[in-house]
Amino acid sequence: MPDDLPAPEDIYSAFFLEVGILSQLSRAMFDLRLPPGIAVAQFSVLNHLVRVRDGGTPLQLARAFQVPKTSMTHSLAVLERHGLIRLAPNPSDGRSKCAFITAEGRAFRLAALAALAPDLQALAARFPASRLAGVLPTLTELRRIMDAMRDEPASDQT
Amino acid sequence: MPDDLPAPEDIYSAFFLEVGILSQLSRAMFDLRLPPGIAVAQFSVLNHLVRVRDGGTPLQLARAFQVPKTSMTHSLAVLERHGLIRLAPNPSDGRSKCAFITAEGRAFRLAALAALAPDLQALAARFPASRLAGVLPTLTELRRIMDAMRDEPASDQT
DNA sequence: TGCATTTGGTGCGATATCGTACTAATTAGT
DNA sequence: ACTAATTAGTACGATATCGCACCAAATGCA
Repeated sequence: MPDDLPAPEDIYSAFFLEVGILSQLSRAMFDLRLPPGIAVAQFSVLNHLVRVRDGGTPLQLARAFQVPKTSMTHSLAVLERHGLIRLAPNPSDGRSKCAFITAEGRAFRLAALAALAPDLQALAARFPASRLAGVLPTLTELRRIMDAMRDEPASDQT
Repeated sequence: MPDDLPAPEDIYSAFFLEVGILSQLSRAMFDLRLPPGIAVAQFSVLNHLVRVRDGGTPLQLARAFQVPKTSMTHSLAVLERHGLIRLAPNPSDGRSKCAFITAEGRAFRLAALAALAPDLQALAARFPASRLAGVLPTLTELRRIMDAMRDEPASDQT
């Protein structure tokens, strides 16, 4: 008899494919509303500074978004160049810095959120957010597990 | 009384944040196993040619992955340079081309899948694929809706 | 204290992504 | 058939991503 149970690998492949495309689509949607010169990555950092924590170090931010620290250096440089954040020396570690959002940064974030809202509302009208709320815990849990696996010593046992 | 029901925008924001990070993490995981010179985007195209359809045009592929056609041009050029696909003129349209996977491409894909399998299995051991299977239809449906919204005439009504 | 190791951040180079503008081929309208 | 509008693909330039190598500061260790 044919096995019609998909292998775990196939489910994961399909899942990551959907996640990749959704990431692509949301990025494209956001990009369209953000002023040129500011990418989604940069906006996300700004958002993080307001919603999660202001004054964090570049490395903390890189870990929060799971990007290499060089990528975060670049994003922070762009934000600072636009006056949306301020980089101060870290009083407790001479090598490090702290990123603070500026008043301009806060205003920029609010304007960007306002520009984004109609898209999100249009989306919510077609696909209720409550259905997303149902899958969010699953995504978060998987993300945490993958986070943890990154730090493990690359176990190569099958 | 305080409203402790999160606004739809907040749910969508949180959802897209998780999707973005998961995309990042899966990309990083895949990249680590793919030989240098081949990125996830390129492997995905190869996979599509085997699993969905061989001989498609660059534009069809770009639409399948929701990336701009210039990005697909680049990916196809990389694959062709490595001999993993062959680009033939489209017999039914002189402007167009058809992308066919080569024997080398098929072998490459199998080898890459084999290299990836241990990671996916390690993941499945910590987070059963069946739980992902539960959220997959939701993701797919949202993706289809966002696909459709892209083609609409940018309705600006709130 | 003195030296080795680790850690935070950045410069640099290679590649990826993507918007604009362009060419060539097809299709539509007459 | 002829011309206008559309469409497939690409060249090019700007920016983003990220690995590697490096420096400086901090930490560990004797």
